[in-house]
This record gives sequence, C-alpha cells and structure tokens, in this order.
Amino acid sequence: MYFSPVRLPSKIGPEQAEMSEVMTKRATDYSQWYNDLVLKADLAEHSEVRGCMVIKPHGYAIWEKMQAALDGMFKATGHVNAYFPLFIPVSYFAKEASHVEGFAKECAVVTHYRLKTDPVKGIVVDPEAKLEEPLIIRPTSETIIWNTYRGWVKSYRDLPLLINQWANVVRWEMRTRLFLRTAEFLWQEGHTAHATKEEAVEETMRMLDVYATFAEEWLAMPVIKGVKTQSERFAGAEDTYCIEALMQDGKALQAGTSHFLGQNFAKAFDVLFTDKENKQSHVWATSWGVSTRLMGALIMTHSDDHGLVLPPKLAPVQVVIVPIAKNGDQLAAIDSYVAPMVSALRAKGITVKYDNDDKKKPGWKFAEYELKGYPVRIAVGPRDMENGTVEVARRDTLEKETLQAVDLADKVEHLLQAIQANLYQKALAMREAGTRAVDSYAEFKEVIEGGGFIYAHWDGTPETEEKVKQETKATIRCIPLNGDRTPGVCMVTGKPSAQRVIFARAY
RNA sequence: CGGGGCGUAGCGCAGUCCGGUUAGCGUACCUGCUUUGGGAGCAGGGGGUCGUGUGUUCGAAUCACACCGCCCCGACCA
Repeated sequence: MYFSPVRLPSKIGPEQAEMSEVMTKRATDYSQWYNDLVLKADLAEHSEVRGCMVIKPHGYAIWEKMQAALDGMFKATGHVNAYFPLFIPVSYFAKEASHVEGFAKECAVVTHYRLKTDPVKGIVVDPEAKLEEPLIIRPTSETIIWNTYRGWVKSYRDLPLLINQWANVVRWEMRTRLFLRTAEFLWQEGHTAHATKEEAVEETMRMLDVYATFAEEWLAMPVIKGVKTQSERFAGAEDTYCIEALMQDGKALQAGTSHFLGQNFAKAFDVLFTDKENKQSHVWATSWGVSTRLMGALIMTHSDDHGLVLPPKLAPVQVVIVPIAKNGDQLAAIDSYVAPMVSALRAKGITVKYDNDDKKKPGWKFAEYELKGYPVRIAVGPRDMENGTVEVARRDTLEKETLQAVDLADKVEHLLQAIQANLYQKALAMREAGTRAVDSYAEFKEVIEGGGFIYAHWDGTPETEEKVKQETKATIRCIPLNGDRTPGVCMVTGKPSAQRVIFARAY
C-alpha cells in the first residue's frame, strides 16, 4: 500500500540513466523519489550554504499561489500584515523561559558588525567590532513582536490586535531536506493580542480552521485537526493545535500549527491593558504559522512516478497547449486555430501557456510538462484542425481524450474542477486506507511498521508517550478534535483513557 | 553531532585499488541536412581549476593529511 523507504546502493545503475527514467520510482526508494522530483521538476535546488535551498521559479510560483490564497483568507478574517526585524536581541529572547529552552539549541547568533582585510587570510571578522549584545536571527518572532506590542497596547480599545507577517526564519537544523526541513525557510506567522482568554482561544481555533480549509480546498490534502500533547507543544504555548496529513509513504506531516499562548508572552514582556472598569490585566495571545514545508506536503500527497502533480488551484499555469506541426506554415495555421481558444480560456480566468516554441519537439514538451505537474495539456495538430478537435490530457489520471473544440473553455473549466476534486478524493482514500484503530500494544508494534495513522488509547502521560516513541519511533501526532470520544484503556499501561489519539511516524 | 557513501564537462557516470601520452563515455549544447501525434536520426564541432588546500614525487584525477560540500541512516526538530 505504501511506498516504503528501501536502502539502495548509492551508485545509480545504467538503467536509471536512460532518458525514460529520469527519476527514481516511489516504490524503489520513496525518499530518493522525493529528492529527485524536487530537483527534476525544477522546484528547488541545494545551495552551497549548508542546509539552505534555492527555491527556483517554478517552485516559487507555487509558493506565491499559496501565499495569495492564505493572505486573502487572513485579510477576510480581519488580519493585517506588518513586518518585524530579522534580528532579535538575546535579552528579549531570554525573557520567556520555555520559549528559550525550545529554540536555544538551533539559533544562529550575530556577534560582530564588521569585517576587515587581513594580509594573510584576506577577509576576517574585525574583533574590534564586537556587538555589546549579540543578536539572534529569528527562529520565530514572538519575543520581538511582544516587546513591540507592549508599546501598542494600553487600553481595551487597542484590542484585538490582529497582525500577520510574511518572513524568513532560521533554525539551525542538524539534518535538512528540501522544503521539509531547511535551515532557512519562508513562512507566515500571525501574532494576535486579545482582551479575554475566550477571545484568544476562539482566534486560535479560527486560524486552525483557516489552515484546514486551505489544505483541503487548495492543496487538495485532507487533514486532521487536533491538539498536541505536552511534549509536542510549541515552546511557550499553553496549547498547540495542528493540522496533520498522511503522506504516500505512510508517514505523518504536520502541515500547520495554531497556538494559544495564554498570558505567557504578555507577562514576560509586560503587555498590560486597562479595561472598561479601569483595571489592568495582561493580554491574551495567539500565534499561528504555515511554511514552505507545505510545498513538501503538496509534493508527497499527489505526485507520482512521472513527476509532480499539482492541484489546479495552485498550479502556476493550469493549461498548456502544445502544437504539433510539420513545418512553419502548419505552425502558423495552428497559431490561428488556437488563438481564440486561448482567449476563451483566459476570459474564464484560466491560466494558459501556448508553447509554440519550435526549438523543442512535442514529445519533449509532453514529458516536460508532465514532470512539472501542469494539470491539463492540450495538443493540437493537423488532424485536429481538419476535424475541429483538440486532444486533452489530464495530469492526475494521465488519460487522453479527443474533444470537439466547441465550448472548449467550458469543458476545460469543468475538467480543472474535476481534477481538483479527484486529487482530494484520491488523497482522502489513501488516508482512509492508511488509518487503523488498534487496542493492544503488540498489535500497535506490528501495524506501525506498515506506516499510517493509528488511533489508540493512551493514558495521557508523557512517560507512556516517550516509551512508545523509544520503542516504535511513533509519536502522538495529535488528540483529534473531531474524533471518537469513547473512553477506553491505554494500550500500554491499561490505565483509563478519555479518547483515542493518533499515533504515527512523522516527518 | 555519530555511522555509511560520494564529489571528474550543464546533468549522469567510467578512470583512482596498482601514479606515467592529449582525462574518456552517454546525454545536453553549437552547425548542417532530414524530421515533428510521447523526451527524433545522421554527420561535424565546442566545452574540464578532476570539490579546495597543503604535502610526497622527475611526474598526481590517482598516494597522504586537513578542510568544504552533497546524499542515505540515526539522534534533534516544523
């Protein structure tokens, strides 16, 4: 059922050098397939800076589509964008104890502000230019934002404060993978301040819903909403909510988080407001984020051995039209034949590329657009011009069909909707097939080897969670919000359990 | 950070063990002709700090040491 990781010799055999096999197959080595796909589909490449990637135009275009959709949803829920500094003084960072504890191990630190020439080494850090206080490069912005909010919030009239930031952050990870975990990544982080706990909790849940909606309607990726256990909670949060998705190899991926921060940061940064009764209290906070990791989620949810598969709503170009011509005259005839189709498609808001570049052959283009995940490909040749048809191929099923060109724009519009829906349904079916409920720890140990989401009872203690993690490498992904609330007994200790939680091996 | 693998033309590799012509092959690229409904064929051509540095040697892609980078596995994490 799943594409399980298999260890292979690092040398690539001659059969893989063939033109027809530009990528490792999922079933051969899932992890290598992922790496190949990111590179071959031209989404990103490794930079020479350790742990950092270059997001290439095709990959960045997809990220921009995600940004646009999310940004619209943030605005629609009353948020505005702002920008805070990349550098955070260590003293700010130090103010919230559990926050520091969580991030200290992976902080890049700036200690100097100048270089100088050196006769031997060329250029060196100028020891004279040491900063009085080191700056860290933000791994997340709670501290600098709350330090700023102190000046912005005085009265209940200033609340709620609903701000989002699109930014880059740095976490010095030991091991990185393109999109899934890089030392520097792009994300958005929302930071809100509220007068009451209820309002902050409501905001936390609202943004969790925004993420779930985005994942399902745009990424075509079904997710489970849940709350994290104590050990998986964001450093500094009271509660961390998340959306969890299941990838094709049976591993779970956390795709977004929304945190209820309580008054932790307000207390650490003395953010107080005066209410209607002239009483002072600390404000209540939330923060929430999704990152370029969603690119990894997108890839691992839909793509296949032919390359990337993109949901139409996130595809930078939804329809590519490829002419098949024997000569220049024929190409010119196809140009005219296709022009009204292009206009009609664009009039419906469909993004279209007509690729009449005669320096590349049709077959080459077919393979290339397939690899890059264009949802619909239309081929037009002399036969079509005679018959008033076009050949339409859909990327998700790889099916080809010859259609009458009349009302093509309507047909394509429906096809794009059908593809979007089909991708979601396929992903949902995959998740359902990969989801099991188990009651005994012995069965759990067996089932977890095959991957997937496992619903099991847990006694609620970090000790039991840790034991399971040590013995099986599976963690509690979340306590689902909409799951079965039937109580039971912990599969490990036999102690009472309020409801089943989701275990999985995770990215 | 530990274990394993790797670094030679844009990409994929051979050559390294056992030092010795002008460093090869496939593909990509350029030119010409023929082609064009799933990564075209033939002919000719261009392209190399052999990851970086230091050393050994008459001579280093090849040997030694150090460093850098990448991949896979583990620990950590979104």
